[in-house]
Amino acid sequence: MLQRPSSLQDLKVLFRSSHLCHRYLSSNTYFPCKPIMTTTATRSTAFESGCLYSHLLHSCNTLNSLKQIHSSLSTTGLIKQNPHLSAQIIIKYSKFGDPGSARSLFDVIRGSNSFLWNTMIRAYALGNHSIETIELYLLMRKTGVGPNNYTFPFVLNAYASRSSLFEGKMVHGDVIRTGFESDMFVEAALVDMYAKCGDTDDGWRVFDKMSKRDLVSWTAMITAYEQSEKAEESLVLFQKMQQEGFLADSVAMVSVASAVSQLGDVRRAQSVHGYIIRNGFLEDVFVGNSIIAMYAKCGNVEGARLIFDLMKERDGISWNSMLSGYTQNGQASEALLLFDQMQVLGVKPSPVTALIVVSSCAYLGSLHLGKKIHGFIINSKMGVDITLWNAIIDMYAKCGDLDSAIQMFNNSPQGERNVISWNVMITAYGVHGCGQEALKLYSQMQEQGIEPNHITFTSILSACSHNGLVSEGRKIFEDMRKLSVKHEVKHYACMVDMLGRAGFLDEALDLIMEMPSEPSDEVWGALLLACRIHGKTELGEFAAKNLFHLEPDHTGYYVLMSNIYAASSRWQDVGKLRQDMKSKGLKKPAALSVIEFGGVVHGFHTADNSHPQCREVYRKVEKMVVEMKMAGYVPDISCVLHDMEEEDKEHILNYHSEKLAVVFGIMKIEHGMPIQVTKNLRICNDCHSAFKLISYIYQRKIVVRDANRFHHFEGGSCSCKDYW
DNA sequence: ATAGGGTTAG
Repeated sequence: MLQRPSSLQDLKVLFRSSHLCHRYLSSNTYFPCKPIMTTTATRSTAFESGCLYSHLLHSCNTLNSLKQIHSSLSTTGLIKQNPHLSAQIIIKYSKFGDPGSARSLFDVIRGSNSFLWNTMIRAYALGNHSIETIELYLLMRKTGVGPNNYTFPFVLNAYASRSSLFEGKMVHGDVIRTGFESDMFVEAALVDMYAKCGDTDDGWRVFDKMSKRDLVSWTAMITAYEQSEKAEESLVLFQKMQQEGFLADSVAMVSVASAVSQLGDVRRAQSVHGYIIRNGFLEDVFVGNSIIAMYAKCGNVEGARLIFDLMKERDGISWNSMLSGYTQNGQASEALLLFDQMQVLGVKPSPVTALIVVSSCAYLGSLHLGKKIHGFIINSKMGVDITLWNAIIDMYAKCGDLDSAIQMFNNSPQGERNVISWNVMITAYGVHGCGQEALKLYSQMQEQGIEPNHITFTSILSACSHNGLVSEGRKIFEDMRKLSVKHEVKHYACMVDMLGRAGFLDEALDLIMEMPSEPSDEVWGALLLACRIHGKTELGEFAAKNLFHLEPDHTGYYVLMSNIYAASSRWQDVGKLRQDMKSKGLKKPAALSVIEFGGVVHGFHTADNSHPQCREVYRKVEKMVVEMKMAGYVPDISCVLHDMEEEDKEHILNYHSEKLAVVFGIMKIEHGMPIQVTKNLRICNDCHSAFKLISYIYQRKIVVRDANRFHHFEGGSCSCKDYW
């Protein structure tokens, strides 16, 4: 039996130990329920008892014990007397994820005291239950309980999170009517609400009127501009804030770093980095993460990696930011290396991580790695949502494994398949030469009630384009009007590409002239490509003129035009274009073909001497050419767009990067396995006919992913049906 | 007694 403490002081000392609290309560000797309320010493005992419960609540750490304390308190009647205790319970319930119990208690004790209402609203806000927060606020108003400066920030937050501008403005009205419009907390919440609802102008009006601002209100406005992609304004405001004598904190720096990311300005990135170092904010994980993203978006991945390596503490976002930084900068293989390191260190990848890594594999076109990562995803039992699922379909398609893509598409989780899934699959069929299947999918999705969106139309139109389905494409372009999907520039580009490839150059040109907006470089580029295919020098010059005006530094267009000149032996014009490029410092991208073997990526340039086994490969090429010639192969020297002797032309054809890679594959990869090559440019005509023959003579499946599409060579023909 | 501003992927 415990001694009854003789004074309040003793009681408090005793209560410091939660362990004793429990015993004290359960002994039930000195605080029997009823006597408390009836003794003459009621007030002081009630107070003592309140202290006891308060301490108990403080140290309570399970939902069950909380419920016990709650019911014990209910019988004492204390719960109605002491709003402080009730508030503690309400908040605890919410922290344990049981806002329902909090609400039941609240409904029993609520009166006209704003404090309890605020507490309940806070409890909802704690668990991000914005609907309930809003409902309670409306009830509060209906009941006639006055909201105050503590109420509004919660309510505004709730509307902000739902982007409900109209309702948010109503609350703004309530703020003015109740006279809290000059409260700094309320004002900051208003700025933030307007920002999150996309109305920076009204946010600015509130901010501008503030008589006193602190760091939080400045940050709210800086973030508002940053989030609505007004990075310049955001940075100007940051400057002003400093002039007013405020030193930024880590929260402010995150927004500033994001603003710089949007601008992609390396010099400003460095100055932000400097500011952060000087003020020691790098300790903050949030700051580190946003600096990684900032450097990555400014094209300085090395800088990003430096920060990543220096960080004392990393969370999932740090890894994801670094991984996606590599991917954004075309360094997908670095991303995959980092992903390996992540596993070595035992860091658990999230579904977002998986999404980034899967898209890296798609970018690289590495089926080997893609399969490995898919296996990893399955084994890790992480939640695979439809976004990740779609990314995996896309990865298989881009890695040349159309069958796996189809299988994934057909098995997509029940009821979750969305418009993106269909778009991905339609694109996949399109680039793999299955135009009819793409069309079938396009009508199937509509039968199933999925509305095609603007991306669906780029997918299906480019599928028509790749497969020469002109009349179908024209019809679909018309369909868009019926389905009230706007014709965007990219759709025109697809149409011009489709018509142009098929030889309807006049119709393509007419379409360009009819465009409601200015034709983009993609549109003219599609026309230029068509001119290259069909040898239309003059029209090509016209397209090129527009292109050189729109994109003076785009190497690809110079190369295309110079190829057109070369095809008609206008070597002088070729020379002139080369001169132009040289004076602009533009270089023709070197052809590169890669093939995976033994877990290593082998790359070949044209007439490459750098590969350790190049001599062997060259010997094999020459031997194969002899065999192919016996089977009727005639080298297509029109593919050599240099002014040289015919014999040299034939010679150089043998050393095209894709031939070297494919022959390397034939030498190394066991018979029966497909040979998969990825080339950074379009496959050349001669290589294309050579591969058809090789697939027949040597009975090998060859898959080439070029800059535009896939070519599956098998039994003497290609999936593109020679239309590409 | 209770409150306002933050990073990645798409």
